[in-house]
Amino acid sequence: MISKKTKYALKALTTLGEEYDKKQSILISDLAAKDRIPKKFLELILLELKNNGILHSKQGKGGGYRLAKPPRQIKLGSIMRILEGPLSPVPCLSRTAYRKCDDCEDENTCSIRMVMKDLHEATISILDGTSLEDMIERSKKLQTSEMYFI
Amino acid sequence: MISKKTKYALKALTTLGEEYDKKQSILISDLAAKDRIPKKFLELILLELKNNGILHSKQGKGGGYRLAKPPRQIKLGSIMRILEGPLSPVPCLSRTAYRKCDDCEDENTCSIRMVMKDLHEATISILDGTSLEDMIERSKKLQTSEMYFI
DNA sequence: ATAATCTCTATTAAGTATATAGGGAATATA
DNA sequence: TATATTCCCTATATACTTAATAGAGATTAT
Repeated sequence: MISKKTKYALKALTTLGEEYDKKQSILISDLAAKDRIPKKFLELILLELKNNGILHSKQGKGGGYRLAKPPRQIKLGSIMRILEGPLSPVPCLSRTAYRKCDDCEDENTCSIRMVMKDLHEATISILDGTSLEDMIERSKKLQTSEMYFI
Repeated sequence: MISKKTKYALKALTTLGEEYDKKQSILISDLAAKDRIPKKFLELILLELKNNGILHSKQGKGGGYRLAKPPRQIKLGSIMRILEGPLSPVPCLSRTAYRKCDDCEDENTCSIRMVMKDLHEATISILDGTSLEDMIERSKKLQTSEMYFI
């Protein structure tokens, strides 16, 4: 299960992505209000995303947050790595944060590792293959089709 | 990342799977010693797997644990659902433990849900598509090829 | 009757998740 | 340059989860 933190982040980033073309900053308070996220908690999340190159911010009057790059270039994989740690189910498979499993004798014949490798690769291909824009587009399409449906 | 609990379980189940054809029970102590798992902790894990139909046990002298069915019929998905909870990244996608997300307005247009659905389906297809036997076989093959290689 | 073995509940310690609090630093603008 | 606005940063609190240990109870073979 993904954490609330990640879910909050994805919601806020979606909102920021929808407004990206307007080239304006958005206030933490506004994001928190719109997406019903505890404001102080969201502050921490956005700060972390900023420190990892996903967001830009400006302080002072007229300040706020905006995406550091177009939504097309922000992959869900990078967001989740920042907020949830490595996507890998076992440390010995992670490329961004490799660690030997303390109990493992031989990585090359570890059967757990082999299955987890399949899972890991599937996960990576989906999460690094989907951008914020993809996510926003898919949702818009469904909203439109639901309009006609009702 | 998978928990130690799950990793311990997979190791013990692998050992039990390798011995399945001998139709003998194996002692918790032996499993713990062979796979270097804290014995008391392993007790709890095996008990849980037993209570969920994965293992059979017998008490008293000559007792121990064995698989409740052939390794071919035990899927990694069922093991992980027991030990880690639902495979679904969000509760609103789980078929075995569905729950509405507390913050969600409309499941049908939730963009987070849509991406997570892809991830969920990939996960299910790998974990429910791989049996204990598959895992054991793959590892054996690699061990053999490594013998020639060295 | 006894020893062997699993069963079950409780407890503990450390770590993680989900917040909240409050002062500090930067910026626009009057 | 004073002020209001807004993000920045560190600390703290609480609840929950993970990993492990403890010990008495129940079952079984001999």
